[in-house]
Amino acid sequence: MPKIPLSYYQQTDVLFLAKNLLGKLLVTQVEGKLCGAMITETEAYRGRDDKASHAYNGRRTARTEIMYALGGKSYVYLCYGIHRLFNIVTNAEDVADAVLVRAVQPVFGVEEMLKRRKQNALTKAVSSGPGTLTQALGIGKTHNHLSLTGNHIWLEEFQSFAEKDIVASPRIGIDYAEEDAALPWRFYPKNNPYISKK
DNA sequence: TAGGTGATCTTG
DNA sequence: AAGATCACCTAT
Repeated sequence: MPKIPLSYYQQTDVLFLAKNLLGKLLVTQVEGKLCGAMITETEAYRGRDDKASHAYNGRRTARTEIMYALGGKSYVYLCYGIHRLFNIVTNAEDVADAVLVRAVQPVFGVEEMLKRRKQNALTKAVSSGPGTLTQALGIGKTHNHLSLTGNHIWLEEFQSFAEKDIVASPRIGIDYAEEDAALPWRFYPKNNPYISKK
C-alpha cells in the first residue's frame, strides 16, 4: 500500500484523527529492517486548551516547537529518562495538536520486533505500551522531526474501525492535568487484546 | 508497588 | 546553576 499523504494529517479535528488512526499500519525502516504494526491505541492532545498537552496555552519551547509544525511530522521525546514516546503532529501550522500512539499489533517484521524486545513469542508484551512499541519498531531520538512520508517512518492504510467499535476512555498518566485528566480522549478498538491496559 | 533514568523546564 | 518533574516499564 502507498504511504498516507501529508494532507491526511492536516485535518483540523484531532479527536477524529486519533480515532481514525486506529487500524492504520505504522511502518519503520531502521538499519535496513522493515517492520509494520497496526495502531491499536491512541490519545489526542490538543495544544491550545488541553492542560495535558506539552504545548498547553501556547507553550513554545525547543522541545514543543515541532508540535506547531504543519501536520504530518513525528514528535518523539524521552519520558522518565528511559522511554521514547512517539506522537503524530496534526492540523495546520501553528496549531499544536498531536496524537500519541500508545499500542500497536505487530503485522510484519515480527522476528525483528521480538529480537529488539528480547521476547521469544508474540504477546501483548512486545508492543502494547507507548514505550515498548517504539522499542519494537526501532524508533529512537533520530526519529524526531521526521516527515511521515519519508523513508524512515510512515503510515499505510490497513484496516478501519466503525465508531461503534471504538472505546473512548480517559488518558493515562496525566494526573497533573487537573480537570482535563478526565476527558475521554484515549481510544482503542473493542475486542483487541493489543492495548496498554484493560 | 516502588525504583530507575535523564532531558527538559522553572526557579532563584 | 540546581532541583523538581515526568504522556512509563520491569521485577519484586
